[in-house]
Amino acid sequence: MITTELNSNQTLRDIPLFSELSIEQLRRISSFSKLKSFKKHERIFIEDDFYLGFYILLKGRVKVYKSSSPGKESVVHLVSPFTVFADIPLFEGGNYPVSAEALEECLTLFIPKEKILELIRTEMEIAFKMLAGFAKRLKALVNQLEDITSKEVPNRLAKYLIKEIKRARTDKLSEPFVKLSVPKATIAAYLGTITETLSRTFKKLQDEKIIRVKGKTIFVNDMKQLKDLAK
Amino acid sequence: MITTELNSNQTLRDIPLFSELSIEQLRRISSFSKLKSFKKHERIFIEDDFYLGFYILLKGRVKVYKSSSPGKESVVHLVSPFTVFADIPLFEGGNYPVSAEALEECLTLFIPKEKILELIRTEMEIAFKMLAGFAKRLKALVNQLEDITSKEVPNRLAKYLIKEIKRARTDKLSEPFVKLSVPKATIAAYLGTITETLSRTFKKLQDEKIIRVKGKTIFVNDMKQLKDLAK
DNA sequence: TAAGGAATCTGACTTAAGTCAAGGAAATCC
DNA sequence: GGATTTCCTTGACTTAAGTCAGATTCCTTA
Repeated sequence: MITTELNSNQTLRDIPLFSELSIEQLRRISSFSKLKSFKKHERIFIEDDFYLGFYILLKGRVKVYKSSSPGKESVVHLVSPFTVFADIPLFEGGNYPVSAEALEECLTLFIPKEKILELIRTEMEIAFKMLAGFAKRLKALVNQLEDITSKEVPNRLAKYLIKEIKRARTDKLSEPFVKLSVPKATIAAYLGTITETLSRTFKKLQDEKIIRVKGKTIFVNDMKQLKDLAK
Repeated sequence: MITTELNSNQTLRDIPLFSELSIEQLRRISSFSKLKSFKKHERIFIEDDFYLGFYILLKGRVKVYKSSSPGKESVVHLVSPFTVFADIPLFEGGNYPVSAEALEECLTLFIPKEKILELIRTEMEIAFKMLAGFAKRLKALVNQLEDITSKEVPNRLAKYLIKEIKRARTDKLSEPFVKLSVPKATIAAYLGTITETLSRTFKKLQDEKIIRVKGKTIFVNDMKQLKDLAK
């Protein structure tokens, strides 16, 4: 892991959490934040580590997970750029409740606990933004929970693919596609299943002519059917 | 549903969310809050209803759920007294994302959206309390998600029973017990399974001499084994 | 207290998805 | 650029838990 000073305020402006702040406030945040970059597979923090602060992902992909029995892990969150992670203990106290690992070369902004709490006290706007962020994630988690308990693997995979295709912004093309930026084992753990089952489900959807799988790239042949599966 | 005026500030002090406030602030909250009581099986709100505000449960038990296919519902939250529910849309916008139903005779405090938002703007302490509340629930949901994906029904049931026994404060007795305050069908939906499977699991734990089931009351014969199952 | 309905249980059966074991394809590293 | 590790796929098998149908038991409410 490499730590560097932050020198541009422009990046901070792109982060929804900070988008409403004045130049002066952004300077203040810059002054106590640190850029940290992580190599592929590098661990950012591990469950039960002493809590020092939270992160904002600037580049790359991060998996946030809990490891139950050794070898088995459930992926709680697949973090994309400009998203905050590990902010829960900020208000709850305690150590990191989950682990996080860089899935590829990653750049993050680290925000130390005490400094940001101080800032939040004076800056109502940030508190509201964080409340909104928490609310959004609570909603997402409730949905994920509902999906896992009430839907089967093909349905969950369909939903995941649609989300990824939206992110890739190819959803308006005649043949939408995504290059999966996450290993299939991780997708499986995120969908509450295992690699073998995921592999078979990809094949099933392909046999049904809904998608076409070419290595890590998935092409959608029949968006209507995929959407039906997802809902 | 019956609505009445709130006249005592004492109740408000018992609610963790408001515990730090001054008499003056509590008066203000009283002035715009309404006591609402609900009969058994009465619906408090339904998914997609226009969002008016949130509730604090004062007495009884409430289930918060999502209904996917008709008849099938996944229970997201089993609310106990002095807990806030339906506060997510306060900061996220949109309608109620879930439904809520009184499982027995219930008394709630209803807090209208606009008024409380106003108050939060002036009262930093409430914002922090809400952040802490959200953080706690996020943690709980992450745990629930992990349990459902990585553990089997007997393990989940064991965990649920231990939690309920703690709430009943009989956990220090030589034979801890709980009277289930929630129908078994609801417990099943909360644990991500169905009544038949739950029934068989109760029987299995009984055959293994871990618990003894007498109608709605569960006695624990072997707390050690139950705890082992739960972790 | 009898009757009706809801909640719960039980049995027989089916099925989605997990386990185990092995082979193949990619990516990564000297 | 070939070797080694990591990732992904496939097949045969097992199993936890779901489905369906029917039987009990437990509550109400008249």
